[in-house]
Amino acid sequence: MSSFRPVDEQMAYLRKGSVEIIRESDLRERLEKSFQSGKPLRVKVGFDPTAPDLHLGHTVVIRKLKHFQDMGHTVIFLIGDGTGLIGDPTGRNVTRPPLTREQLNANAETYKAQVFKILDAEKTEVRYNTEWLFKLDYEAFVRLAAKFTVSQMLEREDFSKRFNEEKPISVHELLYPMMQGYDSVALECDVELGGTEQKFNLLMGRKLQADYGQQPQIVLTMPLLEGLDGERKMSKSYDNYIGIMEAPQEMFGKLMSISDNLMWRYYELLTDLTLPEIEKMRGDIAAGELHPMRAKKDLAKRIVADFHSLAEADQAEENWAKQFQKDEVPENLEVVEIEAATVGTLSDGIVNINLGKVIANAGLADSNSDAQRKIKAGSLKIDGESYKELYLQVSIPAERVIRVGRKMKKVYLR
RNA sequence: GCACAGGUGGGUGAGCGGUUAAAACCAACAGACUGUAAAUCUGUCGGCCUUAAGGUCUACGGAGGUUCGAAUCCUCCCCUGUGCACCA
Repeated sequence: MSSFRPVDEQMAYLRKGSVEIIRESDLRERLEKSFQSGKPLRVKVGFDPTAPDLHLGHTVVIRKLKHFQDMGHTVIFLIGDGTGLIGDPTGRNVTRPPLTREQLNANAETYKAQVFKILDAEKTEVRYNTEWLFKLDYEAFVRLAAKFTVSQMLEREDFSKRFNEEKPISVHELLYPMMQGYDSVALECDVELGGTEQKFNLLMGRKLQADYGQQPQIVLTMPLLEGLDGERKMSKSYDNYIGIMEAPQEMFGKLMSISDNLMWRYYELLTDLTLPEIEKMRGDIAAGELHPMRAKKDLAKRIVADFHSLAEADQAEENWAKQFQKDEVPENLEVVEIEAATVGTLSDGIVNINLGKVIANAGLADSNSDAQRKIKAGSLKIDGESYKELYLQVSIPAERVIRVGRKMKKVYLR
């Protein structure tokens, strides 16, 4: 008697949102087998701990991993601390700067906390690939490397591109796909998930498993999530991301700033709504029965609630509306204390303050020069009033709500 | 190791003795318009000082040098790419 859901049901659930499954028939076959034997599949996703934070883009794949977990399979969250030493060259046109062990370890720790916002910690196998990579001795390593040819590696577009453009490719970068493939061997994976850009690396796992006498893993790729700009993939280096550790308020604000087109993509990849449900919303908007902003607010709320709580999501929505729709002061506005003497000249309790300095000090602009430019451009509002002068006289202590563009803070002058 | 070609601002990439804080494009930021959308239009886009005319410092791989003056010329060094290497 199997505890698994019927195979057709599993297939439909797992297929949702995926770009490619290699091969779909094999996946079905293995699900059948596991259904009959009661033995769960081993499903892996790997991340290099090359940055301290995960963002929404990463969660697309992690959510899919969650789906497998929901279906009762064994999911493995692999922290690529060994491969992180190399840095995945995928999609890069340059070699990545190497990270120190300390950085990798620190990042790995933060990853665990973050993925368990999505995955069930109890049921997740967390592994580090240094566990087996560091055990490879020289001979094993050389024999492993002997299984690949340079031209096989150059089939990867980013490598061949760099090669053709006469840009550097370090030898250790060629090792990356190989080591990732070896991970699958070490873990005896049935399935490996990854973004579409990972296809080559995922396929290496298949090849290597076959070489080691294992049944090649099924490869399932997920689309790359577009970033806030709606153009390029979400990535820290493009500064178009939403980190999953971000505060509810920030998350909500960023989500509201995406384009309507992108909103549908996010609905598809970042929520559990079914495709028909999403289609219905689109229809309602087209028919004028639903305001696009309402749909976007709901999206933002769902996502914020996933990483925080429903209450915090509601609070975020309310604050957002206050700040941007009603032009009111939101709750819990950050207060910055500034010593009056550092931003102006003082006489008889009246300060002649240089607003540029105030803004820069409060972190609302990058530098004094930047602040002055912004004031000149007319982006400064003091207590809701537009103000274009650089100087302002106030008696201290004073408290004002300063807004520059979309950023807002309360400044306390003493 | 030798020869040749390169190393410019967040990115791509011009400049090749002064008018260059460095074209152009992209990104970014701000303003208008809006639904804080998107698109579009406009402006800004090294730091510091200056109640804003201007001043000053730092910057074109690194260190020196030539020159009144260098991203631009010279020397050395570092880094990248290409070719040469077997068949003597």
